[in-house]
Amino acid sequence: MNFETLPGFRSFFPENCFLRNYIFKTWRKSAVSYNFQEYDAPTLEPLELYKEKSGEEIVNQLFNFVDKGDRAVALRPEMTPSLARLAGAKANSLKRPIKWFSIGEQFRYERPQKGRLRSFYQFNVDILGEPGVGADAELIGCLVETLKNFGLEQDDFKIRLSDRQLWILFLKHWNVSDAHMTSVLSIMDRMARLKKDKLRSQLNEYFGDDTDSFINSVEGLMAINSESDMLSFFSQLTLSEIHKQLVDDRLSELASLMQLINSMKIGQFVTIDFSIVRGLAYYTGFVFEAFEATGEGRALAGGGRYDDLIGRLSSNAMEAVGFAMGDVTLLDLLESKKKLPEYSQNPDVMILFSEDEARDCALADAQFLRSSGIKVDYPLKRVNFSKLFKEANQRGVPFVLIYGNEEIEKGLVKLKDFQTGEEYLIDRNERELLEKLKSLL
RNA sequence: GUGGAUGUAGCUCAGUUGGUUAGAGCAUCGGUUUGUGGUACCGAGGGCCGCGGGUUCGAGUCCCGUCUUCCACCCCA
Repeated sequence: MNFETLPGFRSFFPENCFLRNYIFKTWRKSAVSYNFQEYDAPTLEPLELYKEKSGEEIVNQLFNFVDKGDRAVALRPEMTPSLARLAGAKANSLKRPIKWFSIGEQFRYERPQKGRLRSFYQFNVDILGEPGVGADAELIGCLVETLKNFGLEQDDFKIRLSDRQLWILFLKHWNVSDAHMTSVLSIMDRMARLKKDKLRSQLNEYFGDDTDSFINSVEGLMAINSESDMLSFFSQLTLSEIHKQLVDDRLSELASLMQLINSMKIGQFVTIDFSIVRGLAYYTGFVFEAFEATGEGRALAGGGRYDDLIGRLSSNAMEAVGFAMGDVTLLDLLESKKKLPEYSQNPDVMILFSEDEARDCALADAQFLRSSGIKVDYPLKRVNFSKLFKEANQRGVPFVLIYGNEEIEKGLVKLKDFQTGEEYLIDRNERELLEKLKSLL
């Protein structure tokens, strides 16, 4: 029999595991530097948890089955519902704001494609229980910091910032009813990807003869990239007094958010861009996505404010804002930008010894060096010296320790630096050996 | 779920109008007389030619199906 990895799943050979660990380490470091606390939740959850949030259709895209106790269960496709349950359960006793993050494997039953697999890892960062824009700014800051920690710079990525509430007010100006709001927003989210005639026919249902002028107006909105243009755009709209007030409130919220972002010195990474809508119905405020700077490829990360969701999934309502970043798109980007660290399976020191007494000395010293945190390796079977020299050289091992009969008789050990070719004779004494090595490594 | 392309050694690929035992480079392992360097030379292992059927005296090669991977839709929490 010949078994293959299931479609959309990955096997992690050591070099892949190394990269995965690098990504996890960098994610964790970034979140911890903002004092987010790490949590985790079960990989397998009740199917209902996801139906509740996303409706019946979601089941098509889940790994779900009935377990031996007749429970309908699903491998988690995302973290947010679990987070809502965890936080909701303890909401009254947790100190606000709640700053949590997690790193975990997620599963989606979809056709695999580049940048999109059936199993992937996701970094989720959320702030719960804080309604103010300070939380939104903190998350955008953490997102920028995370990408920077991967060695990405201003030329490499951009955060596009938009606002669902302004979008809704803009659509109200076009007399979109509350009942149609979600559907129209979802078309707006896909607008850049849709062909013009398809877009027009989809919008025609809602705008009729006004479709073309609506599209025109939307294109104007999506082209805006500064606060001042935003102000003049919305001042031209005809809105009721109440809606006008709401627009003003929202614009000043946006101004406060941008001010915080500038104070954090990350303004150069963030642009206002209303082509970001986010397909999900549950977003209630500012939304943002991180993209490769030229806009190519899938979003690296996405997030926003979802103040109503936790109340729907638990008995305690709580404001929330968060973002998620997947490992697949990130790996593709880091690889194309040559920002991935190099994998090496070399030890710091390779030990070479002859038989008997020399071997006893060598193994004893090896154990000591290992317990001191030095990566030590030696051949498990007898090999001749010239072979090992050759191998150490080919692999790029930086140091070789030689325990030959010549050295042992004199109570010495020879250390060879492969970079310089220099050799040192050292007294066979654990501490001296360690110090010499540490000074060279 | 729909449409298109793809598949030969661990990797990158050859393989003639269908014709003996399917090849190369890289990688791996061993050796070039047992204590010193990336080169060089010699050698070895490694293939259900994605899988299953069909046509044929004969299929890696032609036909059908299926799966994988990739691309475009769909979707994107």
